[in-house]
Amino acid sequence: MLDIKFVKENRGIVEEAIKNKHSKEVNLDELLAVYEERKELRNKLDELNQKRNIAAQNRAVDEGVALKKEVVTVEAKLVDLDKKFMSLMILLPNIPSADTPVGPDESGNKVVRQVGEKPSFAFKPKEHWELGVELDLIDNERAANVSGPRFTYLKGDLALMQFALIQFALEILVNEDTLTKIKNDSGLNISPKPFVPIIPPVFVKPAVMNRMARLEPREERYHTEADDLYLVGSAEHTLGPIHMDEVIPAEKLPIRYAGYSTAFRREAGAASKDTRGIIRMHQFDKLELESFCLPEHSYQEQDFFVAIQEYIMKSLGLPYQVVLICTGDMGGPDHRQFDIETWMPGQNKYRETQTSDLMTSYQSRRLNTRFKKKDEKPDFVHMNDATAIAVGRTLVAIMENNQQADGSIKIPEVLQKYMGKSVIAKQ
RNA sequence: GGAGGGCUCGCAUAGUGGUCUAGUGCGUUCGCUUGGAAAGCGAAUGUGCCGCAAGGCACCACAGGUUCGAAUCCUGUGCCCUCCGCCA
Repeated sequence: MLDIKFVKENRGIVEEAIKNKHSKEVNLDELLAVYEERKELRNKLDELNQKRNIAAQNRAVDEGVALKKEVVTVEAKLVDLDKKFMSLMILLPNIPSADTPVGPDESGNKVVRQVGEKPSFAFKPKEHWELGVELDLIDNERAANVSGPRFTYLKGDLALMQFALIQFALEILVNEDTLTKIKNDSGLNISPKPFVPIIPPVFVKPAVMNRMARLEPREERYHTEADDLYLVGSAEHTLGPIHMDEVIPAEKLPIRYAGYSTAFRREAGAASKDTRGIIRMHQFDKLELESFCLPEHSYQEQDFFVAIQEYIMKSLGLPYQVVLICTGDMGGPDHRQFDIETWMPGQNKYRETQTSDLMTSYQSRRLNTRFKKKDEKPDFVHMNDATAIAVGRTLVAIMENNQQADGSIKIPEVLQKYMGKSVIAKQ
């Protein structure tokens, strides 16, 4: 959610953000009128309450009764206006950063850099689902019988590799020396404070999802009726609200979490997209980064997140490109968004494997997550969220990039120690 | 799932209808004192909204209700604790 004072003073910027992000039209005149009316009513209510307090002191029964009646009327109006005000406010998207390209859709995204060399093959590279079936690593067919489409059994060395990837990434994220190196290599002037590893809940209350601005589109979420809870679509959904309604002393920032959880997505509206293999599943595991920092550090914090993502991909030997997402393709709560797209030789294209979202205070305002500097008033923290490892898609990238002529898959060197072998070959 | 207890200003507590614009202790900050410190003494010490300010309003887990008046009474919800049952 935006700050209403900002909206009031920067109508043009807000209108442009709505237009460029293809957000739902919001009548700003109406919004501001509702805000002013609400303010007036508040003041009126304050006055009434003051009179009422005095009347009560004086045991003025008749006057009290009369005032109470008036208060009830005003309060009812105020409740209505509050609802209306909030319903309009949450429609407003976050303002894109100055360096965000304006564009209609993904065609407007800007490739910032390409890193790593695409492998060349003396044979026609296979797609990961061919490799997966041939090497008995994924079994979508049986999973479909048991659970339906877009589920899989990850088997054998691929299951082992999932844990190898997570362990590999976690060791980077909790190691201050490694993080210091990453930060210095990127020329960032930022704390190298390690991430706290977390295994977060995968169920979340609807009201909290709403405060994260992640409830919509609702049809994308799994919902349990008996308990009225949603299954998270990302660890972000329960990591982000972890400090809601808290005031964090400024010296404790940044607070960084690395959360590992399963993500659940209905993939509504993605019918017939990526139906083969394990690119787009209803259920997949992910190591997610989430941080809370001072406003003046949030750009660098995001740059740091991207640097970590790149360090991981480089270490795995995967060719990738960093993409700055344009207004038409970015999420509503985002101020700036980068995607890491990794080269997939089987499919002969770059596919999104990671994303990095700078939310500024858009989420923290509704979550009421604040920081306090000594002798200053509390203010809203800035939040960053990013993927460290999306296991499924990273496995796909490794399979397709590291396939060999004999149909086996070379295990990236950094993962070998966790798997006790160097190649995934046919049994 | 069952039975009981609890939730008050950073922490600990007092407060069972108006004297609560919430008291006290601890902590923190400032001042006095001192060669310096400790102790002692004094003062300050939350959040949000409106306002240039003075000031006002709201908040005692949350939401409703009763009352001229609610931290206090009633109802619902959440969370915590103890015991029982079940269980990875």
